[in-house]
Amino acid sequence: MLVLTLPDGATREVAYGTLPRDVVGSIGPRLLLAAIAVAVDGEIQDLMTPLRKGGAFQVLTDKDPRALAVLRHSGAHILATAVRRLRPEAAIGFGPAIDDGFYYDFQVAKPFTPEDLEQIEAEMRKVVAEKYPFVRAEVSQKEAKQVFSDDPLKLERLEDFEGSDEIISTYTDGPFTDLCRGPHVPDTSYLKHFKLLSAAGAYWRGDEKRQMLQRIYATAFFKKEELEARLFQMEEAKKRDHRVLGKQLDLFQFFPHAPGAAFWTPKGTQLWNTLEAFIRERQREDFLEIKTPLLYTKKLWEQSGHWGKYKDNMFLVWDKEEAEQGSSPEESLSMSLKPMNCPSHHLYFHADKHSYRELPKRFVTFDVLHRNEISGALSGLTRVRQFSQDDCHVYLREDQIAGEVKFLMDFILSYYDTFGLTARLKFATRPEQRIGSDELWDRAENALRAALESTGRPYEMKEGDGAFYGPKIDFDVMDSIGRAWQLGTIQLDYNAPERFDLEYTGEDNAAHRPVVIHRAVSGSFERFLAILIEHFAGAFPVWLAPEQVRILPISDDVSGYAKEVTAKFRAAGLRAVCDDRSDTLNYRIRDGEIMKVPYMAVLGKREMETGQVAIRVRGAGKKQEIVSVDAFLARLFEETRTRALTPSSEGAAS
RNA sequence: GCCGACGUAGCUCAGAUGGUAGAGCACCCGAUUUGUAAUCGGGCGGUCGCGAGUUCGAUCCUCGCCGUCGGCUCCA
Repeated sequence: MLVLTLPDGATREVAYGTLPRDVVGSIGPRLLLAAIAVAVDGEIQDLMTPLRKGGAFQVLTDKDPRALAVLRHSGAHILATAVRRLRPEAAIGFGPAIDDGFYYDFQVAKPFTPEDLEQIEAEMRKVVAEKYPFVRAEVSQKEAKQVFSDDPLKLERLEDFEGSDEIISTYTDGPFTDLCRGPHVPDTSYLKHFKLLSAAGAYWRGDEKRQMLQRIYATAFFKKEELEARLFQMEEAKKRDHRVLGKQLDLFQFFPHAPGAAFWTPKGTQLWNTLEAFIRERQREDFLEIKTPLLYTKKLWEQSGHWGKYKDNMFLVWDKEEAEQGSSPEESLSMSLKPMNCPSHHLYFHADKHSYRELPKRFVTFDVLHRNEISGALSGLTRVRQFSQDDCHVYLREDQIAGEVKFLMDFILSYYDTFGLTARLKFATRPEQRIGSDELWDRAENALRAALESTGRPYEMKEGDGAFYGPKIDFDVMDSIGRAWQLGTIQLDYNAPERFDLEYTGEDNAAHRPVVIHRAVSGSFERFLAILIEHFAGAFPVWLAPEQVRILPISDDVSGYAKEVTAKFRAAGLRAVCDDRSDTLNYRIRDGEIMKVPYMAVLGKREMETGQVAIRVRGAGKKQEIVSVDAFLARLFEETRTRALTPSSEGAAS
């Protein structure tokens, strides 16, 4: 007998193997109608899987977020059911629920077209209407092989069970049977609000050496409004897309002549420079900025380990002299554009004798870096081949690690704070591909973790996700589309000091190895700007806005005055533009709103006489403020100086 | 890199079973001098991504290339 404890504290004894639906039904028939699945000691199972252990028994209805994953997983089966009806020859891969929906992978002769998706979606609605129960069966390995004898992908999956005592189960909804551990909703009619979203290729088992399957992505919800909200949100996200806004606001462009490398327009360059000036200012006190070469001989990369581990991602450069000395074409590619700044910094640190008193020593560099990303990975400003980092390397004594990590964390978090961004911390440990001994890794991981814990901030673990030279703390920031971007990073490195023979002279007058910390705040300027564009929906706070104020004379009579006012703002260091085009005021205001200029100042005869301006705040409509020119100037100046998050980007998103 | 979709004027997009293309906006000119999200009229503007093939004829069909976009385990 199994003992189940209900949420109200009551207990029930049921026989081993009882179906949850019988238990739920005995609690109440209405509850059975609302039940999607149950949780036993927090473990989700469906209503048709026999109970094998007792514990806290909870019924999940559509209000429970855990039930949504069950619905979506069933959605994947319904998708496969429909595809199998339309294309009986399709072999079926995996079809899990994912964070915001579900997908299913198929092996088909012809990839799916958008029209196919419509047809499949219509077929799914039929399957839903036919209301097939999900029937669970538990089978032996041999029986399973029988059932899936014509499906090579499932047979391969079955091999994983060889020698395992895991229960093999199948689920059948009408004509379709899938190898599946569940859980599932009771029948296909539960899938009411769903939409197929896209089709794309996906390697079988994520392995690029294996065949490519065709994946269909979809999403589903219990409530119609939730599905509609999701689709609306996807539309809104498109409008905020930095690639769309970058064009609309004239910030940057790409040319086929330089894939993965952006051209920054005058406005975009202004934005970039503002950001760079900001971080320079922040780093003025405690950091030393240096500029280093972009191109190096392979000797440096051999020393750093990049030549062995990272060569595929580097842009190699042909050396004429090497070729003339008879080296092969391959060997003559003996130089490389730098993909990272670290080796340059180490080289420079190594060049001088350092006292323990100088440490920690922090070098920062904003140079251009190149990484040869595969063409399919390129995407807007977020995945590029040429970019710049606010890259810092700290050289310090081992006893300074805790203090330095705290210093850097505070620095990074307060930086994000300026933009109204919040970050989550992740601690990443040694990856499979790495350099350095296990002892060194033990020391590095322990030291970094201790430093992280001493700050008392919450963090998540990312096992095996460290850099090839050391463990790291990553700072993930969420953007408006809900994507988490890894921006900042603090990486501990015991290997580089060895490879570059770095030393400092200790109090004891003997040579010691320093430790290196790699630190980036923005990740890359390109990607950070992309995130800022999406975060603010292009409606930048006044301190960041390429154009801070647009001054609009109502008629030619006052354009002279408007120009004077503009000059005054510019003399104060503000980015002001006078729009005295002969178009109507309405036209010019519309243009300013579309370009998301934070403030417009309208000048007419009244204002000229009183030395005032009529301010229009971005997104606030015709609600205007009449203030003196000097007061307005002081306000803009102050908002810029304090890097205020004003004016709000509310209402400027569309 | 791989799978798929896409590439028409500066931008957003129409278009023809293969007979060399259109709109709006932007831009230029003229009129209008405007009080808070598009004044009116006129004009300029395209080797229909690039290259080859099929054809009397290709922007449309075929092949190759370039680029952009969606994706390429959140494991039955």
